This record gives sequence, structure tokens and C-alpha cells, in this order.
Amino acid sequence: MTLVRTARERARTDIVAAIKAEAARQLALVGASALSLRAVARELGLASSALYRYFPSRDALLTALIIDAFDAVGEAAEHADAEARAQGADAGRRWLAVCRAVRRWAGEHPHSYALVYGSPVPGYAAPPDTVAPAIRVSRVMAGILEAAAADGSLRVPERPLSRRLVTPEVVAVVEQPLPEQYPDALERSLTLLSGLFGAISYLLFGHLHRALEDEDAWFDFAVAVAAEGVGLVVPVASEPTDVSRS
Amino acid sequence: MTLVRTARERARTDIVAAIKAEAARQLALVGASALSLRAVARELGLASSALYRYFPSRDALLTALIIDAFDAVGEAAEHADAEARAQGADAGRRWLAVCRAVRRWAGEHPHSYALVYGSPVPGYAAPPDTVAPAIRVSRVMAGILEAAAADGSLRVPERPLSRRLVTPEVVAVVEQPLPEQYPDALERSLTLLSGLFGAISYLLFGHLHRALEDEDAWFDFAVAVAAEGVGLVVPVASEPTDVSRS
DNA sequence: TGTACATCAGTGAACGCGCGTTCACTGATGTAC
DNA sequence: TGTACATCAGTGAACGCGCGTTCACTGATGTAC
Repeated sequence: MTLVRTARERARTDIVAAIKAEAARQLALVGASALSLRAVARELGLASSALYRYFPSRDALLTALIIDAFDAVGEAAEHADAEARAQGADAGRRWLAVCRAVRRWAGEHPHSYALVYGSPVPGYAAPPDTVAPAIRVSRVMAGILEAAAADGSLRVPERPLSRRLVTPEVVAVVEQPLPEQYPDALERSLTLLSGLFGAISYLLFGHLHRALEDEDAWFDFAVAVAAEGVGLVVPVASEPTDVSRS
Repeated sequence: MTLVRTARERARTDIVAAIKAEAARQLALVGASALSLRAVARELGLASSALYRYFPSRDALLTALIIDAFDAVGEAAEHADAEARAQGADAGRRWLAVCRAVRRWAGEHPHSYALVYGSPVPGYAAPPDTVAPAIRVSRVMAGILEAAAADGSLRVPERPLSRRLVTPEVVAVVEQPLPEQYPDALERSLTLLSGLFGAISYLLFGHLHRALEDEDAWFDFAVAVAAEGVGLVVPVASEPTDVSRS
């Protein structure tokens, strides 16, 4: 085992990447349940059996795509937040930027979005490897919450929950413990996240087809209304300056 | 053409019902994309070609299932609302009852729920027949909104939208025009609906797996937080008396 | 009420297709001496 | 530096399967006279 990678090792990572890229391309065309190993191999000019040198089964390939998708949304969210923060945005604007970035990614990769936030693929059980990438967006959200709590811009809830509903795993996502004026901040944050993905899915899956004159403006509004529920103030005016653009 | 239905006509409606029932049963087992005409026929003891006397294609059968699913959620929502109203519930409690009923239905028919509120089935385009049943839940929501606006329990928004974002189709769903203190009530209602389905999907599709000690309580809370955004007051205390139970 | 014809339900074989996975194999790359 | 052996990538044929849809057909039900 040398430190320098051998030709074989290089080739291997290249080909794994090529397989995933082609699989992602086909996913975008036909969706997860119609994704076929044979079609991927065909498109790459390989025998279908060759793929088994790289992925032990179709499900393993699907898992790789799921992890990549979670990582891609996570990175989009992290990037948008970093940009907004660099521009001196407050917590509300940071959240808006993150929401827009996630929605943009979803719009550009609808099948990848559906793969991770849509209905589960029948007969497929996500292995534990997918958990870590799955919570990246939640982590971004938690960071914004921490900042708002720290600078006092987070509104104290009028009718707080009396019980903790969330498990220790969720508490662990937050790095700086939240002040005790916000006893139900995490429960509210989950509401905010489900609201975000609800709004994106509602738009993307066509439930608001012909219901809206201006989908972008409604999305901003929906995010703002949902954020209010957590005590975060998001500007509603539909400014043309899109904070999430890189 | 007599007024009395012939034996053939009776048999036909019976068999159509049997096919749909068996298809729904299989949908619940394997999901929409794996639903197979041949398997349905097999289970019914028919030749697969016989189904073509009743449905011109697999997509037509899917469409029938989609319509049935929308009708079933719609009916669950209408029924829960009627019950709550009969018990003298205010608008907030009515909405809570409706949300719980929709979630219950979703939990009992996860694949039907996924069929209509999850990711779109690849390669399938919903025909216009599905629109009418699809808006039954929205209609229930609109009714509750009208009641709240009428009895003054709907809170006037602090920062209302200045523009109408919604199309005339959506305005038409509301029967009694809303007072002008609530200029953005419909935009907010769509937020509420997307919040409801977001919360249900989040729970049902496993995104809150191991995140919550008490899913029921969180769901009620999420619905209450979302309703606040529209100006509807929903009781948060997790009362054991389930209004939606029939 | 009885008969001739038309309509329709259901059959079973066939078409043409694609799928995931296995397996014995060839030939190239890597490793130990 | 050269050689013998082990490892691994990739092949192509095969297994066994299921699918949606079509078609010519038989036999039962309905209709018009």
C-alpha cells in the first residue's frame, strides 16, 4: 500500500464518479423507480455486469445518489448562508436566502429533490449512512437560530409549549445552547423546516398549478409567514435583489 | 335503454369496483410505480386482457385511483369538519380536527397519500378530471376561514401583503367574499395548506424519524403554529379528547 | 312468447420488451521475490 | 531489473422473471321483430 495512488485506484474513483454522474442524469430523466443499471451501463459503453465491480446492487447505487443529493442541498444551503452572512444579513434575511437556495436547487434537480424529500422509493430502505448528509440543512437552520437568539432578534413565543417533544439527537444539532426564554425553539424549528419543504413540494409537485400569479413572491411570503411562527422576522417585500444568487 | 339497469350494467359497475379495490390494495403494498395490471387481474382470477374491457390503459386505472384518493381525503376532511361543527367547535378547533383527520387518513393509506401528495408518478400526467376532487380539502379550509372571518375570531394580519398573488380560480373557491381587513387571507391559506401537507409528509416520509418523542403532540403544535400565520387560533394543549374521531 | 341477430365479457396465446443478477472467462495491472 | 504469480476490470451469455398491450376467438346476454 503506497501513498501514491496506483493507476487502478485512480481509474476506479473516476469510473465510480462517471457511473454516479450518468445515474444522476438518468434519474433526472426518468425518476428513481425507473432508474436502471442496464441503461446506465449501456450509456457508458459498459457491459451491465461491469457495474457490479463498483456497486454491489441497484440499491447501493440509489443510496449513493441519495447521499449526493442530500450533500448537494446541504451545500447549497450552507453556501447561501455564508454569502448572506458575508453581506451582513440579519437572521431573517439569512433564512430567506437559504430557503431560496434550497428551492432553486430543487427546481433545478426535481428528481433528486423528489428522491430525498418526496415519497419514499418503494422497497428501498435508507441505510444509516444517509443520516449525516440529511441533517446539513437542519444544521444551517440551527446556526441561524443561534445567531438570532444571541443578538436578541428572536421573538419570545406568546404561548410556548410546556413539554419537550424533541429527542436528544435533535438537541445535539444545536451547538450553542439556546437561552431558556425559548423553551420550544427546536419544536418550532422543525415546524419551520417542514414548512419550507412543504412549500417547495407544493409548488414543485404541481399542487399550486394555476393557483398563483407569482410563484416566487408567494414562496417568499410563505417562508416569511412560517418564520414568524418561530419568532424570526423575514422581510416580505418581494425585493428583486436575490440574496441567494452566487 | 330502460330505466332499470340490466344484469350486464350491474355486473360492470361491480367489476369496476372490484378492480379498483384490488388495485388500491396492491397500491398499498407496492406503491404506484410498481402497480401492475397483470397482478391485479391475476388476483381477481381474470385474464390480464380482460381488464381492458374496463380500463383502456394502466394510466387510466391510476387516474381512477388518484380520483378515489382525493375523494377519500376530501371526505375525511369534510366529515371531520361537520362533526366538529356539530359539537360547537370554533374555527381553530375545526381546523385542528380537519388536520388530524387528514393525517389519520394519510397514516392509514400511506401509498394513496403518496400518490396524490408525494412526488409525481414519472411518465404520468394527471388529466383534468382530477382537479375537482383535489380541491375538496381546500374548500373545507375556505369554509373554516369564512366562519372565522364572519364571527370576528380571525386575527387581522400585522404585515399584510400589498399584492394579490392568487389567481381568480382560487378566489372562486371561497363562497362568501372575505372582508377587506383580510386582503391576503387566500395567500396565507395556501401557506396553511402547504404547511399541513408539509408536516404530514415530513412525519410520514420519515424525515423526523427518531427526532420526536411524541409525534402526535408535535403535529398538533405544528398545525397550531401554522394556523397562527393565517390569524387562526388553534389550541396547543395536547388534549386527549380527539375531536376527529368518528 | 319465440326466434335471429347484435353486442359485449372474458379467454389464452403471442409480441416485444426490459430488468437485476450470476458466472466462467480473458486480459491487463500490480506485487513480491 | 526481470520474472512468476495474484489481483482485479471488464466481457458476453445466460437465467428467470414480469410487464403492457393486441388480437382472433368463444359463449353468454340483450334487443328487435
